[in-house]
Amino acid sequence: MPIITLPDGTKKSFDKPISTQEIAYSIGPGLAKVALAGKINGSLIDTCMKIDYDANVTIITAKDKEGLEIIRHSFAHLVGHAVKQLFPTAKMAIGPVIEDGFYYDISYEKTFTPEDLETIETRVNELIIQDYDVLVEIVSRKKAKETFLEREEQFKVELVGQIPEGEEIKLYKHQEYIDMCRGPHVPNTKHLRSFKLMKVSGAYWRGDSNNEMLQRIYGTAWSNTKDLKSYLNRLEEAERRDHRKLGKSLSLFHTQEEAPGMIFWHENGWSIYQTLEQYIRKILKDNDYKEIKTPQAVDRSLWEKSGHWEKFKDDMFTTSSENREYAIKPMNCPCHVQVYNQGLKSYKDLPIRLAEFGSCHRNEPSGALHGLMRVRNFVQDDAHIFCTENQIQDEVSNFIDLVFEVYKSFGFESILIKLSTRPSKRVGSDEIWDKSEKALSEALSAKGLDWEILPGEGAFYGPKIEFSLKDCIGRVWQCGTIQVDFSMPDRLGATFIDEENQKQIPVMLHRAILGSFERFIGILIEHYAGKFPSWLAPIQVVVLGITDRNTLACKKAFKELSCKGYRVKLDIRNEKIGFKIREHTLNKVPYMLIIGDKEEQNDLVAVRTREGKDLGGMELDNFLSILKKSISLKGRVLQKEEE
RNA sequence: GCCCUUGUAGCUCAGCGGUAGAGCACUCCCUUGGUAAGGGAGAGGUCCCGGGUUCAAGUCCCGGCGAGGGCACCA
Repeated sequence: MPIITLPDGTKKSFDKPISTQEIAYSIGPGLAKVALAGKINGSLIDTCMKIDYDANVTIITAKDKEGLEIIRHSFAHLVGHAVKQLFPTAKMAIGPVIEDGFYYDISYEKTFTPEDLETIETRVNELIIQDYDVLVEIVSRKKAKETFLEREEQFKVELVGQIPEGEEIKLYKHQEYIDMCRGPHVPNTKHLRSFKLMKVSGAYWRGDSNNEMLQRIYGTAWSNTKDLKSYLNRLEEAERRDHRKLGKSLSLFHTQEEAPGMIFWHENGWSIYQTLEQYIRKILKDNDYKEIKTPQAVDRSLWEKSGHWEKFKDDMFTTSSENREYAIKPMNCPCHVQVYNQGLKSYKDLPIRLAEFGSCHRNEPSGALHGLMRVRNFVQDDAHIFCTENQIQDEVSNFIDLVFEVYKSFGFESILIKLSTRPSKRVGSDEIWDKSEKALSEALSAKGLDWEILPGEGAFYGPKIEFSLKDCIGRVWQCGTIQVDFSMPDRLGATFIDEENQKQIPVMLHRAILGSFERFIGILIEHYAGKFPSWLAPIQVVVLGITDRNTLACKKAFKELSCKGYRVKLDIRNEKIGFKIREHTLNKVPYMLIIGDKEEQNDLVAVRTREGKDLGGMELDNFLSILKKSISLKGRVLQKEEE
């Protein structure tokens, strides 16, 4: 007879097999009402499932993370229920839980319109208020298959066939609708109240572009209305941070039809770009990199040797002249090897670190383009380290430190680290891959960092560590990277002379800290919501006059700041001070210096921040020390200080 | 590349078969005003491009291009 141990250590013994529902009731009727599932010795089961053995049991409710996931999963089934009632010939594929919600992939002869989505949402609402019980049944593989064959759900039939032998198959009944799921699910639709269908889009069956494209209905779901509302608010807030919106309103850059995926940088955006580039240049110099510059278009033969032509021919822009074919460089590495190859290299010269702010073009699929984040022309803070095998570990380790040092300057808190291993399409022997992957994972381990392994996601020439950052709505973008490459130096004939006077092939490490300037600036815009720290702000200070009488004093202050190298603007327009303040606040200029008769008489400036804080009147020198300090902080603590 | 949505003034958007609209920005005039919008007047549009339907097309249909959201891709 089961003895149940609760999370607080209490033991309860029962004289017959017992369900989570009953255990919950024995603790209190209130708990029984909100129980969504049971966690039995660590695994989740439906509240109705009986157990007849001793176990540690936790009652899962909507307050638990698992509870919320169950709610989301059950909502996916509900969408299935509603869709099948409204569109009986629709074929249901898969309906998993994702961050903030769920989706369901469906095949249907007509495309779902936004109006259809509303109809489905209405039907879901009609269904949930019926407070019907969700029933679960464990069935045999045969029964599951028959059920779905009979219902002409070919995707489900295919899924049944893929469930490993011995695994339990559960069917969940939502009235007449039957779905298959690992579960658990909520016992009754009364637990399902706060959701919203968000959008419909296309998605390939099993994620393979050779397969049929299904229609994916996305929904968000929460355990209560308050959470739903705050999620929707968060989305609105995110929209305000969108780098494309801010890029336009702050006049940072634009794009236009004639150059899809390529950026027209405006004065303001270019100022940020330049500040970043100078910063990185300093970092590179301090870390013993040599900056070089290589050609934009290179003869096809080099790309054939490097292996790019074979693998990425269609993704490169090409051009020709006098019967020769050229590719606009998609990467800098083959050119860097050419620079390395000039002159004999000794083991004493290694490591050699060649850096380039290289402009690359890649003909990305049109559907992949996205603002500054995914473009066809971008500039990397690229470098290649030529070293011996023994030097790999140190170089990788030092690079990881460098990335963290740089990212700290921007105040990034969550940096996702991933290790991508050998893909199926690759060059180089398995021994080499073993060695490369080991070098990277050991460097990460030595730092005690958390990372995720992405099997098969490496570059064709070697494995890579990726440092990724998130945009305003949580999409993850790879920025920094370091990749080990044992192949390209060989293909392109790079060598060095070792201690025994033998020719050896160096290892090449491809690495970038920011990744591309375009993407990194996109991330920065969203990270700061356009309120760049003084270090990066295109305009750091505006000098505002109250009336025409103050023009000379304003010009004097402006000139002094400008001569000292600060990015200053002068606003002596015939407008009221409130009007000017509003405008520069909206333009997110960190500091406004206001000069009226009062200030002019005492040789002061009145300082106001874009946060609306009045720092009062002070001598220009005092303001300068505030400004200097603010700039020297880079992006480190500025946000916290200001908010 | 694939699916859906979408493209009107510099910007944000309304109009959805019957003579192109608003707010902000812009130009000019008045106003010299102390910490987030002072007042008035004016100018501004091949309604993305190309076909078609119609007496009549920003408006409906087809094709192209771009953008947005996904999927696939991402050296």
